[in-house]
Amino acid sequence: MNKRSTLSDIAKRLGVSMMTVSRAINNKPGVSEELRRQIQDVAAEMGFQPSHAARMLVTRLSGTIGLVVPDISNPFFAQIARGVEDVGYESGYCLFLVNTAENPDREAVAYDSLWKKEVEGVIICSSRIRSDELKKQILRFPYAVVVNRDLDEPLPNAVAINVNDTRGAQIALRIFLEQNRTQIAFIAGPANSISGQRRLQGYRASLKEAGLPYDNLMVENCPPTIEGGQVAAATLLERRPAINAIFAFNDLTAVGAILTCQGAGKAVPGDVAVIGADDIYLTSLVHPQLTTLHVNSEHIGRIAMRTLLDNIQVGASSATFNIEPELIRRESA
Amino acid sequence: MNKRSTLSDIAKRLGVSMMTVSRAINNKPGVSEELRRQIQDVAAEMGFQPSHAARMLVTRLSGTIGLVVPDISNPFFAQIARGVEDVGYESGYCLFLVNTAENPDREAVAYDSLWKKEVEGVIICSSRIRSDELKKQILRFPYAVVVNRDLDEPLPNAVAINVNDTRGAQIALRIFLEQNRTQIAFIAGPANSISGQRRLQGYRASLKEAGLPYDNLMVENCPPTIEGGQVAAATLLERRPAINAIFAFNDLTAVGAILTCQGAGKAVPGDVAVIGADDIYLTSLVHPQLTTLHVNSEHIGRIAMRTLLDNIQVGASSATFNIEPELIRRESA
DNA sequence: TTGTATGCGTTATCAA
DNA sequence: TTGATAACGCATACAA
Repeated sequence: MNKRSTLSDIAKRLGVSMMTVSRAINNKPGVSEELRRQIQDVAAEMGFQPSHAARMLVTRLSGTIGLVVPDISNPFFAQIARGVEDVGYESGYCLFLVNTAENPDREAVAYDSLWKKEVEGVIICSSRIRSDELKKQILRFPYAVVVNRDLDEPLPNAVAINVNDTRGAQIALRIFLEQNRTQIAFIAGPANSISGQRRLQGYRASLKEAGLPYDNLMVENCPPTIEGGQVAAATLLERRPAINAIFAFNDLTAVGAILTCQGAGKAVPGDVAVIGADDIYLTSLVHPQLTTLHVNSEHIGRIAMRTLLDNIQVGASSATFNIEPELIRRESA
Repeated sequence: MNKRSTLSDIAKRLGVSMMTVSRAINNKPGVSEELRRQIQDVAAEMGFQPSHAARMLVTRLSGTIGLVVPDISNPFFAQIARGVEDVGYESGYCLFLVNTAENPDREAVAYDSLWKKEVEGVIICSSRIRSDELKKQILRFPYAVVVNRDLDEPLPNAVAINVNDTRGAQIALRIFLEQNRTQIAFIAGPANSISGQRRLQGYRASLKEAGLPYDNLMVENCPPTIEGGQVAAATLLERRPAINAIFAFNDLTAVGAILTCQGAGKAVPGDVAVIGADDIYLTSLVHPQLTTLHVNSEHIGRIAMRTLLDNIQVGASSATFNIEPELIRRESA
């Protein structure tokens, strides 16, 4: 491992003061052009890189931000991460990635770590902690962007990016109702997911509007994975064998539901129609191809990071972004 | 944003010295149990978190590591990231995530950023830079774990984790040859991918062993994405319409190849058999289900992080891990 | 067991 | 245009 050279190494070698070197390196005024060039040459030759720690200690700027996601192996969040990282790269920001594994305690620990690292901002996706707790956490940081989570009250340092999940659910249910499917189940994802709760609202609203009863046993929570969807669908079908439509929390659970239906000898969409959400890339590859609510997650990541950087660089704005999901009609409904 | 309290804040409040507080906080000997408890209570009450910058400046330990991947939105790397993060979390390490977007220049910039941040180690996946350049970069860091990349020479601070891609290619080709398919194309992925080059070796070796000629025009490079696979397969089929088997760089390109074949009216596996690599979760969901070479990427991530931490904590060992891919026979070949 | 002095590498402030 | 000095918050080394 290389030894790091310091400002004072360069200063000694050139017989000037540390401050002059510092000014030259940072392209600040107060150094003659000739000396500046000379200093920069020597710095480059010595492979000088300013000590992040020392600079951070005095400026309080870390050049880092934190990205908190439930599960980076879920393509929806991986694509968000991709968008965030791309924009961060352009601005020279580094990215701390934290997985919460859907675990509220672990999420709380994550905020501690990020705070200790003095990140300049955080992007929080699908937080699974209580509202009051989340608020407290957000206020610890200079700025925050909150994706897919309602804030009880506007916070001065937080921007929200929300997918209109309520509307999404209604769009999905309209499709089912047009097909005269009235036994509509809902795989609701994790109980503490706000997206799930919003979709439940839309689901209930659509049922009510159509004059259909709301049946508790037609709704089932589960982890947001293929396996979760399989189990949830099995439970639902056992409780209500007449189910002829399933709206799923996300595409992974939708795929799980399809697998369960097919395993139970039910044709999709013949016997049971299925609609997912997110439109991750696998949706067009499964059989039958998944009808789903499209959301461009990489785009969400880019918006989130750009907004965060804007706030960091020019100060707080509390814009709110609403992303409207778009129904992609494929084969499963 | 909260003001941060410091050791000296706590010290003043309790009328003790900073050092006593420091010792109490870090659970170091030299403080009476009673005082320690008292200090820790006050620290907790004040929400004290030690300044990362200050601590780093004196200890030279950042508590962070860097993960460099070509593309986090590729499930193979996302799952590696998941494994790395999980193990890092258990040990209190934070993770810098860097995407290189398959771009060698961007990769070089990434190493600069990570070095500046004084990461204690790096995990480098599928590096796309030249061997001599890679060596230079690795030696800048305290420790490195290199996934899927050959090192020309063993480096004192680097551990390699390699999937036996050469063998993988040979396993795949054996399947094709058993089916008397002799017009075997190879979608080779990015030209600078070592995995791709190793698979090419295996591909050539198997052809030679079977007494078949090697045909340059049956091999095509492409980006490691579904779209890349589609384009490459189209090119191959145009040049050599008699192709009846395709071995693909990874599952994404394999899916792309299947789509192209089907689009061209060729049945899979009837007319063209396809084998992929990695066994990402989508493989069992596509139609036909993909025959592929299974590798547990999350496991690779866990091994990589654990090895890195071992090296950081107890010092260098230069173990080398070889991961043998396992053929998962599904429908596409 | 507790405390004091010193330095990590940088930038801010003020002086020359 | 340059330089000297202090500070950032902590831990190491040594003293009491």
